[in-house]
Amino acid sequence: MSTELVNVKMFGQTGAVPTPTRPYHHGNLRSALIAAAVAEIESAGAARLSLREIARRAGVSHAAPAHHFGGKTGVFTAIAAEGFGLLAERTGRRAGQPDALLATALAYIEFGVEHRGYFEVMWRPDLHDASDPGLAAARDRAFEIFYATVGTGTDSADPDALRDAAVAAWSAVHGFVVLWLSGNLPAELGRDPAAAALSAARGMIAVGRATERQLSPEELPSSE
Amino acid sequence: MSTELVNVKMFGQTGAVPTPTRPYHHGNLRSALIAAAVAEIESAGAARLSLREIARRAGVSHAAPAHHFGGKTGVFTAIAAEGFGLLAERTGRRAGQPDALLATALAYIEFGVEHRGYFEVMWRPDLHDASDPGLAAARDRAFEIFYATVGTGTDSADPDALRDAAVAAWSAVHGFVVLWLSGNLPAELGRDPAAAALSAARGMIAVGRATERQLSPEELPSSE
DNA sequence: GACAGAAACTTTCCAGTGTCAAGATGCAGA
DNA sequence: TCTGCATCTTGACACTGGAAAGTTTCTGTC
Repeated sequence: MSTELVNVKMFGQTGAVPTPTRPYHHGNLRSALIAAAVAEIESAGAARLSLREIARRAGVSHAAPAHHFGGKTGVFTAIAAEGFGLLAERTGRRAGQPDALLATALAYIEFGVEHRGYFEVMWRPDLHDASDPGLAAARDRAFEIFYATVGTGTDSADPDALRDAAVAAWSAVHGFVVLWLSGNLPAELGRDPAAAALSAARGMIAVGRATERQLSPEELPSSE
Repeated sequence: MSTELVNVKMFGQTGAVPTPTRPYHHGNLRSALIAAAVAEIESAGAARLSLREIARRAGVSHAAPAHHFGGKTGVFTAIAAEGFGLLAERTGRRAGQPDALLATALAYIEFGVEHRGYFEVMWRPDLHDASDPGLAAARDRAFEIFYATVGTGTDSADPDALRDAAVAAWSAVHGFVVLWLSGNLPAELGRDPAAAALSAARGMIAVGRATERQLSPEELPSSE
């Protein structure tokens, strides 16, 4: 990461040129480019990411990123796949615990807030290629983990109820992260996302009860 | 909207040129440009929106949008402000009803799904200018309406509990819309967002109960 | 060590983009 | 009719993503 790089101005464009201190082959350019892209997204937003800028940061020519990832979409796809891997690893840790549902929900929120550079890209199919096999595999794995955790957390009888609970829980944590990242949650919640999420969890109890009251009898879950 | 327009190829760029059938002054170019931009976002995503393209759609020169909105950010800001106005109007209708919480939640989801061109921009402060007074006013008004509805729906005792419930409910509906729009919800939920949202509402009851079980006693809401 | 092929990276070019400054046009009020 | 001003166009600039073709280095095989 700290190889000496030299940026040289030539022919009106800034480009990186191999020098005695910096070899022609970067070594691990792929991961360096991803790291640069994630950092760029975190500081300036996904909309302002530029292949040429991350190439500059990595000290290579402007066409190097395209060569490694096939294009801008490829960069986003790689970021999304890596992000789902990180998310799965992080949420999977809490699988066995008795309070697995809550712990997983908090892990999801912490991941989204701490790694917004990944998180923002993961849910934007207009940026990445959702049909990419590697990405699809990582995404499915992350979802399976979440799904299973909700299954043990809510004692849902039939598969439909389990699915509904999973969608509800997922929507709640996902929405919290998106609103938090976009700065739309009330300021009184404070700066600590974990504490704020705990408050929201308390609120979720009231919301569940209100939902139960407002759903008409035939719309209520049949099991009870 | 249906004024005759003529696109002419000149000097290598396509531009619109006033003709006998199309006056120099468009009339309501501002709203025509917003409409074109929203349509473009819905079909190609916010990332691919181009000022020159919406100018082409509206039949004006490529610099006309920048003149009206100050720049690309200005277009997004205008869309976001209009979007919050539409959302407030739509959720505000259900204010008095006994099942206001559920009705408002469904209205929120329907708005997001039907008007994704607005919705996607509203929560992306990297695209628009969040400090714009008009946008801030529209956003605050929409949030107030939602906040008040949750207050009557959940019989929350103290202001903190009300705020927590509001954040929880908002997170849930918002997350549902985002996941729905990004195509990440399980296919078994079907095509109809309203029906799927009702399923998720059923799931929310189970999630509320599970949260109540998993929160430690001192973390539980004190009121009961 | 010499060679060949593949992989990594650069160079050069192109069409397209957002933004800016300057100009042209038409409207609204005096 | 004249004047000021908002509306819109023209032309230029620096920047972008992508494609094609070239150069450099690595890796394996003899």
